[in-house]
Amino acid sequence: MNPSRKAAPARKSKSNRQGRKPAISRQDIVDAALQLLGPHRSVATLSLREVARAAAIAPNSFYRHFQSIDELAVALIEQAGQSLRDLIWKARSRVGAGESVIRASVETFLQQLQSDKHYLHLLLREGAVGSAAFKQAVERQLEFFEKELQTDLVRLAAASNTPIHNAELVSRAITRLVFSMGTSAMERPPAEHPKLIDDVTDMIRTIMVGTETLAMQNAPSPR
Amino acid sequence: MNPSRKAAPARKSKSNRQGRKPAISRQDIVDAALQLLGPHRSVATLSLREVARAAAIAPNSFYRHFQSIDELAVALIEQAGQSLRDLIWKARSRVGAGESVIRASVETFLQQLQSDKHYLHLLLREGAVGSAAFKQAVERQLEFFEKELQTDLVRLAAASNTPIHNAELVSRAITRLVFSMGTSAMERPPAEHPKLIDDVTDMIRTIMVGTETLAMQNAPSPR
DNA sequence: ATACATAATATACAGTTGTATATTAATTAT
DNA sequence: ATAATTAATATACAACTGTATATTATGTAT
Repeated sequence: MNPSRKAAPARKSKSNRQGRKPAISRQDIVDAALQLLGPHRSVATLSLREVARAAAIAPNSFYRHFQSIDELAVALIEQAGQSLRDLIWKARSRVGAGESVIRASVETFLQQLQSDKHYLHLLLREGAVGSAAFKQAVERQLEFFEKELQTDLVRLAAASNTPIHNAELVSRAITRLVFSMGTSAMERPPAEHPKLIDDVTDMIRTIMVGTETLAMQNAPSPR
Repeated sequence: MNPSRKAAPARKSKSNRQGRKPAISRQDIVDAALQLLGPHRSVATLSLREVARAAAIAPNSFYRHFQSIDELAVALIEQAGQSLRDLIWKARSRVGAGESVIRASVETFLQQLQSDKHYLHLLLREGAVGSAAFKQAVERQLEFFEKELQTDLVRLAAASNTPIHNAELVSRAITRLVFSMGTSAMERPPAEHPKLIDDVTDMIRTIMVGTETLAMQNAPSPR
């Protein structure tokens, strides 16, 4: 399963173009909004006029690209989720033999807090405020993470011959945990991040040991 | 350790009162704000004027009781946290012999989603948006939950003679998990809540088994 | 060259917000 | 009764918001 960077479908792909050439793209607006956001600014506080200002367009021009601020917010979340999953995928695929996949993933994930792109802040913070559409978008991204983690867990379990009890729940628990701890980390000085990575890794290991133990109890055939 | 309902310190307790009698109390404003909130309305979207309107006072009168909207938000969070912890404490203390403390706690917690008081929504949703003071207030409430859970876990472990590996991390993990899953539950129809309670209970059990196994590995004296 | 279609802007408006200032009302101390 | 002190309101203002309408610019097809 590769990172699947499918380009977002163009808004209106009239092949027979006619009329004025767009001076600005949907993506340009997304980028402008992204610059406004950050550790101390949440999507919910973005105003249409402000984004338009940042993108150097007239307020009304915004409507040519998005129906509403909400549609922009969804686009932001989707881009953030996509980018982060790509990133983790790359990190995992280059993890060496002796190293821990868990630790590598957690590390690359939380390292993004320092990044100047604010994808992680975006995804962590906005969990549950905003319109229904927006909240669903966030939830959708979370589920993507969960699914990818699940296939990874199953693969790992098969490789190392350690069973797993209820892989779906386990991957969901881990994902939620990482996101929740990441949210806390956001508000703390970077000096505390290493300790936090240790903690999260330890939590995940506890879950892994638990699921393994439970699986062995339920199907104790030593084969 | 009892529920510790300490009354919030009065704003200005001039013993030598003089002047006009307050027509409205801090708490009245908190109550008015609470009515505005709910499953689909977050603290971040409250405006001073709106709250004043709901409390039937002039906008400026608000300042007599709170320095800013932010101070009100913090008060809201604190009241929500306090109430919920009281509630869980009561639920736990009346759990019978054969029943599961874990399950009872999770159940009473998530049942609050149906309550007409919106404490749980408040606490679940607002995790990471808002001012620094506000976010710290939320984090503080989370830590209260963690601490109470930790003492509970330690007590339970001693009683049932099952060891615990790193009780602090375990209680933190469980707390975060419950809150995160609760946030998701908020957006889903009540019909799915039982299944959700099962899931969360299962997750927690996995963690408990994990911590137990780890503890036994580290100190395998069979005494 | 002309018509047409599209993108972007200009102007405008009504609504809301936070807050500064001034005024009135109610209560207590003297 | 009068002064003092506090609570609450009234009025006002500048900033900002989303959006409706009209106009201008810029490209393509004929």
